[in-house]
Amino acid sequence: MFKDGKRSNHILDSLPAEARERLAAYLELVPMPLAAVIHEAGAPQTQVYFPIDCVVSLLYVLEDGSTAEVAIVGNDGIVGMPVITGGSKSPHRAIVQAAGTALRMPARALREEFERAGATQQILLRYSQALMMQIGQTAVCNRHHNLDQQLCRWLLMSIDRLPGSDLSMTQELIANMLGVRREGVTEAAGKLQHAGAIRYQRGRITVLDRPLLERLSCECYEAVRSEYIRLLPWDTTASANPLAVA
Amino acid sequence: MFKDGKRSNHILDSLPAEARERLAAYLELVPMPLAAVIHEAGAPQTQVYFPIDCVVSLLYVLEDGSTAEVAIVGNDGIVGMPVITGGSKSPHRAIVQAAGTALRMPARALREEFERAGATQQILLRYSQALMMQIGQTAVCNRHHNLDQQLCRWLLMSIDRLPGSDLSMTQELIANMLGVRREGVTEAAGKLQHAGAIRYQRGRITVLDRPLLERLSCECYEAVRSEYIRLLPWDTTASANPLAVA
DNA sequence: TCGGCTATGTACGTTGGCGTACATAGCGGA
DNA sequence: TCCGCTATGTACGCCAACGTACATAGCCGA
Repeated sequence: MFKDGKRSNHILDSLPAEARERLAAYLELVPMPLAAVIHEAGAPQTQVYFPIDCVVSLLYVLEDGSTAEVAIVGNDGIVGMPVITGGSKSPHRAIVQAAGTALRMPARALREEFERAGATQQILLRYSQALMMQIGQTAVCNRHHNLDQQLCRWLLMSIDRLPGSDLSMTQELIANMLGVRREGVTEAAGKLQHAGAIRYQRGRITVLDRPLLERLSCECYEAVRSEYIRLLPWDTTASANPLAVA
Repeated sequence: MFKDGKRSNHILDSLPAEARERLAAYLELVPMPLAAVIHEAGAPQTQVYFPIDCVVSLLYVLEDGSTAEVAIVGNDGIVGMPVITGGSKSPHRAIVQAAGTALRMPARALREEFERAGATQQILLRYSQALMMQIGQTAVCNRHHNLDQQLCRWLLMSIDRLPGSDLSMTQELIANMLGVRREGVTEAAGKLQHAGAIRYQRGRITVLDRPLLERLSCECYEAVRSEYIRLLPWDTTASANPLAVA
C-alpha cells in the first residue's frame, strides 16, 4: 500500500515538477535515529520532515509523564503540519519510532510554497485531512478495541510505512506508544507469535503472516488506509497529477 | 471562555469586515433540532455550518453500529472542514447534540473565500489545527482517563459552547457520544449529582458547581481549552458585528 | 385517570487491563 | 568467560467498565 520500493516520500512525489524543483534547494537528507525527539511538545517548529524510510510517532505527554500516540507518519506524510496551519507549535512530541532517513527543510520555505496556492496547497490540505482522520480513528480505537487488535493495527500501520517487514522495537517502546503496560504488549505479542503472525526476538519483530495480522486487526486499520488512498492517491508508475483523481 | 453572551460564531466574528460582507450574502440562519443528522459519514458535504447557540458532535460509527465522539463543535468552530481541506467528505457523522441555531452557507462559497488566501484562510487553517488537537485529546483521554473524568470534561466542553448552564440530554445519548454503556453514565452522573456538581432531571442536566466540575475533570479539558485560545484568540469586546444574531 | 413508553436506578457476574513483583534469558563489555 | 544490563515472560490480586437483567419513576396521550 504505502510500500512502493521507491524509497521516497509520497507527498514530495505528488508535487508538480516546478514545486519539487523549488523545494529541492532546501531539502537535506538527514538520518533519523531510533527514539530521537524530532520536536518536543509545545516547542516552535522551524524544520519540517518528509520521512523516506523511517516512521515517526506523534505522542501526547500527560502531566504524569505517561504517553499516548495520536498518529504515526511515514513516507506517506509530513512531520510538522502546524507550520502550515499557522500555529507553528504542536501539542505533540514527535519521536522516531523506526530509524531511517528523512528529507528536512526549513518550515518557512514550505509555508511559502503553500502560500503559492497551487497543487502543493491542495496536497498539503488533503494530507492534513488524512492525518485528522487517522487521529480520530486512534480515538475510536482506544475506546472500542482491545489491546490485541490495537497491536495488530499498530504493527500493520508501521510496516506499511517501512521498506521491509520487520521493525526494531522493544515491547517497552510499543507500550509507550499505545499507552499501555509493557506486560500487556508481551502478552498480546505472545499470542500473535503463537498464532504464527509474527516472530519476536529481543527488540526485533518480523511480520510472518500479514493477511492473518489484517484479520486479527480491528476495522480501524482498513478505515485509515482507505481514507489515505482516497485523499492522497499517488501514481506508483508515472508522474501524473494525483489531484486529477476525483 | 467560549461563552460571551453575544450569540454569534467566533470564527465569523474573527473575519475581516470585507470577508464577512462577502459571506453575508450566502449565510442563512437555520434551526438545529436535537439529534438531527447534519451530515452522514461518507456523504459529500455541500453546506457548511457556523453554530451559534447549538453544539454539534462529530461521531465515528463502527461496523457494529456503536459510536464514539471524536470532537464537538459549537460557536467556536465550523461544521464541514473537509470542504476546506479538499476531501469534501468526512468519515464522521455530524449530529446536533444541543439544539439551537446555526448559520449555514454553501460549501463552495466558503471554499472560494478560503482561496482568496487572506485572513480568512489563516483563521480557517488555525481552526483546523485546533480541531485536530481536540481530536487528539479525545484519543488520549479515551486511553488514560476514567468515565467520571471524561463525563466532567464532556459536560464542561458542552456548556462552554452554550448560552446557559444546562443541557437537554438523556444519559443514553451521552453514552452514545462517549462510546460507553448507558448504565456507566447513570453511575457517573449520580456521583456528580451527589457531590453537588450537577443536577439531573430526566433529560436535563444543570451544572451547579462549575469549579468543582473542573477539579473533577482530567487535564484534557484545560489542555484543549488553552490550545483553542492560543490558536483562535477572539476579541470578546469586539464592536457591533453585522452577522451577530441579536 | 390510567396505561404505556421512556428515562433512570440498581444489581451481579465477567473480563480486560492495571499495578506489582519477580523469574528467565539474551547480549555486550570487561 | 563471566558479569551485568536490558528485554521478555509469568503470576496474582484489583478495579473499571462491560453485558445483562430487571426495578422504579416521570411524562404524555387516550
